[in-house]
Amino acid sequence: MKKEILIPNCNSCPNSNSAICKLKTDEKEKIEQIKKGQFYKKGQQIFELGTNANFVFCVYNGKIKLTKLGKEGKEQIFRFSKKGDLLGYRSVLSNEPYNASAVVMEDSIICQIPRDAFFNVIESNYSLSLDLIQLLTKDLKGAEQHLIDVAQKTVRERIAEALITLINTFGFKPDNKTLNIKITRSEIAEIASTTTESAIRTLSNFNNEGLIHLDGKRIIINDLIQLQQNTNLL
Amino acid sequence: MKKEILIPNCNSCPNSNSAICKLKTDEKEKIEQIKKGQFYKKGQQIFELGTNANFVFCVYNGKIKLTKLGKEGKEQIFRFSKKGDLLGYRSVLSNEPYNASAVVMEDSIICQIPRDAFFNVIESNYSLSLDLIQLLTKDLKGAEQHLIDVAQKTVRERIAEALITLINTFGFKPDNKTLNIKITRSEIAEIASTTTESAIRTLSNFNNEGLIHLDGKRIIINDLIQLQQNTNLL
DNA sequence: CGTCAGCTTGATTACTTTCAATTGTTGTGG
DNA sequence: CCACAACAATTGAAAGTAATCAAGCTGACG
Repeated sequence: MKKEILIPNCNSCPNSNSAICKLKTDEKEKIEQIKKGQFYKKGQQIFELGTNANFVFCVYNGKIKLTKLGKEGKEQIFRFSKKGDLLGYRSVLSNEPYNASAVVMEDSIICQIPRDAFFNVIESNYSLSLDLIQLLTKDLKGAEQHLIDVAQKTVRERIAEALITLINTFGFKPDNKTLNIKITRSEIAEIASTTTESAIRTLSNFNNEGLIHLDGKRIIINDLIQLQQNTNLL
Repeated sequence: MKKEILIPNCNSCPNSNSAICKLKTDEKEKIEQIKKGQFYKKGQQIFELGTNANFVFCVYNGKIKLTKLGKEGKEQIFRFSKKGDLLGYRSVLSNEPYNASAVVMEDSIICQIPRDAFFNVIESNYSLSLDLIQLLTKDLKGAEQHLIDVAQKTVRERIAEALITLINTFGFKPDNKTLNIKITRSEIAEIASTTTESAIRTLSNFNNEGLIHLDGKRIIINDLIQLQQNTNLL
């Protein structure tokens, strides 16, 4: 209960990038009245693949991975969410169960918006539905590119690309070179669709070649340019 | 010019599945006034990746593949369109260049709807934008599933899956067992993200095992159940 | 009926996974 | 605070899968 008090009101939310943030004051007020903020600990699940999509989630802060199980229980990470992102809206919009599981990578605070309230706002707001369409097209484009990458690139290229994705999503720590996300080797493997061992070997190569520096779980990017060249962008 | 006369008016179009078809009569009339039908020969390109998205296309009839070039000019087929499908709406909606190339696999008749007219109808029609959102979410779901498939399945599983996709998309000829699409081995390889040789070898295995029967370009499905089991669905 | 594109097969090579064994790290309860 | 348990990272060796390379075949079409 006390945790919820930490969440600012939508109208004074410091995030500005989410589709919700762009709403008019009175529409935000509608959502404000009914939304609930919640604290999630690292490793906690926000929602699970296959369950009913009753809420849209708006990330106040934190880091989230979206995963799906493949064959033999092998996980695949296919997207991340962070501060200001909207989560689960796709399933809510299409009236289907959640299509993935969302798991918190670092402690997060996330607001839940009940599906009805969400629809309510869409119905009266043409520009929100356009915004959502934009989000969807962006995700779709990303997914298709990712598909081609996995299909045609080597493990080395995919690991380089996973690192670039992490940089683009979570950025650096204040030192401007340490990746600002705590992530395991096997999670990196799950982004690049390879095995943990191959991920380790490849990272180790990058390390030996001086492109990155590995210090336990900390990943320091020494040579972003070289790294990008290794992704073999089209 | 004469070709265009072949295209029925939107209000009497026999297709019923497209988002356009579901519009009200007067909205269809608006589109009818401005749309243009065109005939495309096998192999012809409807639009090309990277060019301006000025039209939404509505497939009156025919079969289309959506492709993207990967590294070293290797093509990847990532979706098909057929009778009644909408094409290119995603790029139009998000105001971006086409994100893929669309190529006609068998002679087709396709209507072009100028982008402004399309937006015009969306703006006045909340339910169309919801329909489009549904389409997008469906495509996105498909793309994500495809990603996991490519990432985690063997070539054999992927080829089986490609066949299933072809069946689901284009169905059978009247004999109820011959695949109703003319497709090359290398195109099948491009669906399954593998090489032509591997595709051939795998098809040949299925043939020897009696799951399918290859007769030149004709692909006859003998044992759909077995084939489905070979896809190793999750 | 010749040509060109598509199809097929075999042999070799390269890349990645798998398996196994070991070391390192972290969080927890006594 | 230590010790232990559980999890994470690392490395080497072997096995497997699929890509590549090379060559010959087949069939459709002008």
